Amino acid sequence: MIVTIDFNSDEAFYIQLRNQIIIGIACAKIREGDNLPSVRELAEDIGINMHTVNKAYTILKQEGYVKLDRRKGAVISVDADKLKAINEIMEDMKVILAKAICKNISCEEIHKLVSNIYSEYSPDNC
Amino acid sequence: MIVTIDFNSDEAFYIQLRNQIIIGIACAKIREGDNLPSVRELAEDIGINMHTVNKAYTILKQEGYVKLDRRKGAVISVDADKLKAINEIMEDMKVILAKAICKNISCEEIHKLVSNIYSEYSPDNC
DNA sequence: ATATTTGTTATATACATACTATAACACAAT
DNA sequence: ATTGTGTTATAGTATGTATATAACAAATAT
Repeated sequence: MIVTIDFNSDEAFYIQLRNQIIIGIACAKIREGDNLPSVRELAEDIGINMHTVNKAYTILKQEGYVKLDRRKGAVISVDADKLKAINEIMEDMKVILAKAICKNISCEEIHKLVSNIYSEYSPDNC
Repeated sequence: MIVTIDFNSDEAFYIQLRNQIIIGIACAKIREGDNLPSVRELAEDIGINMHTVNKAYTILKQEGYVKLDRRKGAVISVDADKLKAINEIMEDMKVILAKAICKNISCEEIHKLVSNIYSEYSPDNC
């Protein structure tokens, strides 16, 4: 599991971290029970401040992807509150799909796109 | 076409505006050639500053949803650069679908969700 | 026992972004 | 001439992001 920061991106560091870790879990590069590097270690590795990593971990905890343990550090533990997740995803999707409709992208095209991304995330492919 | 601001949201006002206008176009509540209220008028209506509305309009122009005309104001004009739009949507989708996979939401469930939102945006339903 | 490593909390600083407030400008319509 | 467009400029405040140091409590390792 390699995490990198794009220092030129307009996306906040802690958001970049959060996203990459979520993608890592989706790809099964990191699995239930695995632990992430400590905030200090990861911060050192990628060259950013400890508090920025801590912010990412805290958000991942709030969103139900990890549990923070004083002994082991941050441990992957996905709470599968599916209903809550679906509602959140629906909200995110609304704006994206409105954009798609404006740009004349059909529902079928989105279906294909979704399927492609799903298979990209298959453990075989990453 | 009614635009409202959630003053308690953590989303920036100009992003809220942008999103609502994109959704308005998707729903055909506002159509190609229609013009949005002037920055001053809309700002007055919803109780925010002129420059914030201007920022939303400028972004909508950059993203290819409106053209700004000194005479008519902001006129809906969607440039359908489909390829560019698809690439952008793919990027947005990657994180959302990673999230979905983590939360055990299947590809089929996402397909249904997408179809539902598409039909919600049908002019009949809004 | 002591030292080390965890997450956690506190304070302070620097910088960028978001929002507001006034003001003025160029251009077109009335 | 006056009014209404978008546009630009400047300034101020508030919030968010990222950094730097420092310290704490709890668990582990030596």
